[in-house]
Parts: sequence; structure tokens; C-alpha cells
Amino acid sequence: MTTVQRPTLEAVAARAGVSRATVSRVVNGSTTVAEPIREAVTRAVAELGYVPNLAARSLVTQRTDSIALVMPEAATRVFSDDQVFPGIIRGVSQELEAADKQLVLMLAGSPAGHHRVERYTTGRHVDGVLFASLHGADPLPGTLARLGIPVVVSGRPLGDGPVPYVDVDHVGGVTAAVRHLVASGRRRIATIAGPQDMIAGIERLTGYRSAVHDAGLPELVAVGDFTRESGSAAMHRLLTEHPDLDGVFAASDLMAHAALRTLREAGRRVPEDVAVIGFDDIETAAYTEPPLTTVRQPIVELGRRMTQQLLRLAAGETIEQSVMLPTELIRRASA
Amino acid sequence: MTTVQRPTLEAVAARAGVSRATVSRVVNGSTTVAEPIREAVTRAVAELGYVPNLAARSLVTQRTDSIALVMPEAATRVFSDDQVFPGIIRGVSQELEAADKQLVLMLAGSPAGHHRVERYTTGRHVDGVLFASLHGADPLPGTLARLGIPVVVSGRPLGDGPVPYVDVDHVGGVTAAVRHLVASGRRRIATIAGPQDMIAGIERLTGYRSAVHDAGLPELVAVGDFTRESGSAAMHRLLTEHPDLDGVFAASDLMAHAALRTLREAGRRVPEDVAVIGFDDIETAAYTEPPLTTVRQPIVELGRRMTQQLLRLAAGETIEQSVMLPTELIRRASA
DNA sequence: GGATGCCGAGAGAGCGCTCTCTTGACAGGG
DNA sequence: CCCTGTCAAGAGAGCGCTCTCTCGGCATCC
Repeated sequence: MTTVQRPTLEAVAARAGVSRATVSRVVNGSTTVAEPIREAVTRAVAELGYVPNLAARSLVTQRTDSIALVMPEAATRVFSDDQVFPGIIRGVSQELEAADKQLVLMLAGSPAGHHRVERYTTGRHVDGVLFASLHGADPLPGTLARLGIPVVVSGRPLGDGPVPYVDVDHVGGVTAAVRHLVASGRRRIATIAGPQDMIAGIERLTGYRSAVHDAGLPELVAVGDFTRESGSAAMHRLLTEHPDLDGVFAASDLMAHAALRTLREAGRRVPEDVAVIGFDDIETAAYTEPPLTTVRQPIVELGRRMTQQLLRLAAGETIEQSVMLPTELIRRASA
Repeated sequence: MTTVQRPTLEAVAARAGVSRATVSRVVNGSTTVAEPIREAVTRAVAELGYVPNLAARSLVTQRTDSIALVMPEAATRVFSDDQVFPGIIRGVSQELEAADKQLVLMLAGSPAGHHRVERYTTGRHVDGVLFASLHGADPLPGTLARLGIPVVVSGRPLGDGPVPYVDVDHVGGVTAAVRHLVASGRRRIATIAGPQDMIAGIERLTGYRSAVHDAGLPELVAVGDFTRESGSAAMHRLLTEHPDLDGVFAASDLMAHAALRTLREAGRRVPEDVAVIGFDDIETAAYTEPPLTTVRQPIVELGRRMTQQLLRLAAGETIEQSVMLPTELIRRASA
């Protein structure tokens, strides 16, 4: 491998006829450099193709200019076609690009993976850590916060400490969905809930419960895990237990999609016999049969806001403990 | 921010009563350390919660133990629900985890983003660079290769230099698809092609052309860009220009999905009137109406193999210039 | 018994950068 | 005319680590 020798500050300094310190000043945009000297340095930098060595810089500044985005690698979620994680990645990436920082992506699936994440983040190899959709009560965000390492999580954390978070208005979205069903005359409204170890699953079920309660309707609940498979199974169960149901709110579009098929296979027409509403508004939702009415959540915006909060934290500013993003009911043909 | 003082090698050495060098040896797994000393050091490391400072290590080793994964941020691709990019990320991540290296994700959408990637990668801030699905003839991979920086791209590069790549057998997959259509008696087989500035789009069209040619059938072509929207438009065009078509091969499942709907809206039954085959085998393919027959490509494996190749390259080994992964026809109801 | 070899552990240089401190040049005031 | 203040640029000390080189101790061999 032809590893070309990279020019150092020293080399640039020699070429420009100044000291290392001056080159550093120019490179880092200090204002106390006379114009002719700045120009000479700039020219030398360009001629030599100088690029600062980030390791050396980090060593002295104690900053790394990179942040970690930690995602649970539950294959079914991250890599099924629900677009939550790609959306978050995009939002995060956009904000980081604007701040000229790097994104270190860590998938923490296995216990070993989680340990790796813990080691890496507590080792201060990044300037801050973003967590996407925690399962259960992960103590790591709290630990990091206590160590003084900037952390922001998506979704109100189930764990102990006060960790700043950004979340979408699950309850508001679900309420709008259930009200829409009620308004169209549905009286036996079931829900296919999400996993109850994730805040999104919990809140969407809570929202459903209070909404049907407010309407004086019964609770018909089957729990899934956001995936299509679990959605099919849950829909089957609901049909068996409550054959007279006339409305379904599914806590994810994937589950709603599966429910659509299960209903069709069971001979129910959507929306005539049973109205269906999902949650997420993934791209597929507009292409299901019939097109899916669903609650849209601003996923890219979620990633952006998380990142903004983190960067503020890393800059030493104090930030609000929580940020809530609005959701919106998108009406299509299924309800 | 309470920035706790991290223990250094020096501190561990003092506590264990040995020299810095010995601690370094233990931490890096050298064998030339006597057992009692090794134990003492290990204990001191644990007690102090010592974690090596990677910046300092990088500074002297000239390695960063991280690699960059560059993706074009064409929103429609990366973040629609085709699962190509998430799949690649997962494969890459798995291999890197095994090698204990970090993943730096860079989305290179805008020209500014591309410049940032160029600067970052040529600046040797990572030990190697992976490119996912290049558009057009990007000169960057070739440049990096020439600089002696390990590079592996997905899909045969359209550009100049000889850059190692990993790709799937597009032509084989398409050939199987077309043959399947022919075998079921279809004689007017159209294709909705992918973008012709991407190797996947080009090869799938080439495969279609030679396959229909071999069967003595005419070419009926409309070009899309892999998205559902383009798929609808292309299907409309095909129906207008060739109302007698009885088979469609779409170069992506997303386009096939849209074609399914367009055909239905046009009153054509699938597969009775028109058989449809897609490419990718995304999760949604099993849930379309009717379920989509498609060509599966091993996306996670693609990510893994790219990474394996890159790590070999970075380790100074010589690797084969190209690796080809098999595709497989998945028969469902649409053809 | 003394010279030789080997192996384990310490000393110390330096990776490339930032940043404080010092120096030097010049202007202005007493 | 000298002293002080101001500001730009240089000198130099590390940041925390790895790695070569050296040294010391012990076993081996003649």
C-alpha cells in the first residue's frame, strides 16, 4: 500500500515561512492574523493539500467532533420497511452536516453489542450520544448523563434518570384516529397495540384506552410488536374474540397493513365492514389495498430536533428536558 | 458540565506499580508479560475504569479503527421503503462489530456533502471507505484507491480506475425472471427499467434485453428511477404504447408495486391478463395484491462482503477485483 | 566460574496538533 | 526621549499513547 506522507502543520509553516502556531491560527479561523500572512498560509495549505490530523487535534482539544447514534438492532424494526430508522438517520445526518460533525452509527442488538456501545460512549470517544427508540429501561442514557456526557433520546425514557428527550405526540395522534372512527359511526373499535416495553407502544395503547373510554366504548386489545407478522396474528385473535368489531386502530402501519390482508382473507370489506387506521405514514401506506388512513409522525424532524438538542447540550447550553412534535391524521380510503 | 478526569495509562501504571509501557502491553494483548504483572495491571484497569484514549492511539499508530460508509442521499432511494440501504448498513455493521471497528456514516447528497466526504476520506480520518450504489461515474473511489486508501464499492463502478467491488448477479436474476414469464406463455413482455446512470439500472435492462432477444420476443421498454411514482408513470406509458402486453419485469419492487396498482386501475387482472415480476424482494413484496413474484438479492450479505473485502485490503492483503453474489427468483402470485 | 544468550520490563522519544506565554515591533503619551 | 500599552507572531509545553531501544536478571553452556 502506497501510503503517501501527509503534510503536517510544520510543513505548511515552513513553506509559508511562518510558525506552526500561525498556521494553526489561520486553519482555525483566528482573526488576529495579518492579511498578507493569512494569504501566504492559505496558499501553502492549498499547494500542499494539507488536511488537519483529527486525532492530534482531538488529543489536545478533548473534542472529537463526532457523535454516536445508537439504535437497537432488532432486525424486524430497523430493517423491515418501516421507515423510522432511516428517517431518523437522515434527520440526524442533516443537522450534523450543518455542524460539520461526523455520525458514528452503532447498532446495539446483542448484549455484546450493548456492552460495546457502553464502552465506546463512556470512553468519551464521541462528543455526545443519541439513542433511538429504547427497549425497556436501558440504564445507559442515565449513566452517560451522570458522567456529564451529552445525551438525547427519542421517546420519553422508561429508565431512571432525567434524560432529555424528543418525542412525537402519540396520544394526540391516537386520539384523532379513534375520534375519526367514532365520528364515522364505529362502535366496536379494537386496537392492535405495539410492544409494551417501548414507550411508543405504551403511549399509543394508553391513548387508545382513554379515547375509547371517553367515547363510552369498550376496549378491545391485542398486542403485537409493530411487525407485519405480529399484526396478522393480532388481527386473527381480535376477529376470533370480537367478531363484531367494526374498527381497528393499529399502532404501526406495518401491523395495519397485515390487518388489511387478514381482514380481506376473513371476508371483511375495508372500510365498509371494518375501518382501519395505522400509525407512522410509511410510504407503503398510500399503496395498500385500500390505501391506509394513518397517523403521520414527523420522523426526519425527530432526528433533526434530537441532534439540535444534543449539539446545544454539547455546547454547554441548557436545554428543555423534553420536546414534543405534532402528529397528523392522514385520511385515505381505509377509514 | 461535570467533565470527570479520565484515568490515563500513567495512572494505571502508577496504581499497578509498573511502567506505562507494560500497561500498554497488557491492554494491547502482548504475550511477553509475566502472569502476576498482567493480573495486577488488569485489576488496576478495572478499578480505575480505564479506557484507552483513541485519539492518542491513532496519533501514533496511524490507524483510526473506523471506516466510512458513503451513501448517496437521494431521498427517494435511501429513505423510501426499499430496504437496500438499511440492509447494507446492517451487513456492514455486523462485520465491523466482529472486527471491533466503528462505522462512520456519510450521506453524500448535495455537492457540498460530496465535497465533505471527499475531504474527510482523503484526509485519512478513516482506515477505509465503502461506497453504496454510486450514481454516474463518481471519480472519488478511484482517487482514494490511487492515494492508497482502501476502497470497496457496491456494484461495478462506472468510473475510470480499477476499484474493487462487490455486486449481485443482476443479469442472472433478470434472465430467470424473463424465462419464467416466457415459460408461462407470455409473449409481449415489457420492462420498467431503472435509472440508466446506476449500474443496477443498466445491468437489469441489459439482462432484460438479451433475455427477450434470446426468446425471440420484442423489447418493450419504459425507464423509471426505482421509485413507485416513476413506476406508475412508466406503467401508464407501456399500457398506452403496448396495450397488448402480457408480462412486465420491473427493475425494482417499488416500481412493480406501483405497476400492480396501475394495472388494476386499468382493469387488467394480475396475473391472468398481465404477469408482473419485480426485483429486490423487499418485505412489502409478500404483502402486495397479489403477492409479488420477484428476484431476491442478498443485500445484507452484500454489505458483509464489502466490509470483509475492505478489511482485508486495509490489512494489506490483496483481494480479488470483484465478487459476485447470486440472486434468486421468488415465486409468488403475480407471475 | 565466567561468558553468553534470552527474555521480560522500563526509559524515552515522538505522533501532529493547540494554546498559553513570551517576545518583539510599533504607536502614543508624559 | 523614554516608557508603557497594544497587538501580532513565535516558542515550547504538553495531550495520551505506542514502540524501539536499552537494561537487568536469570538460565545455560563451555
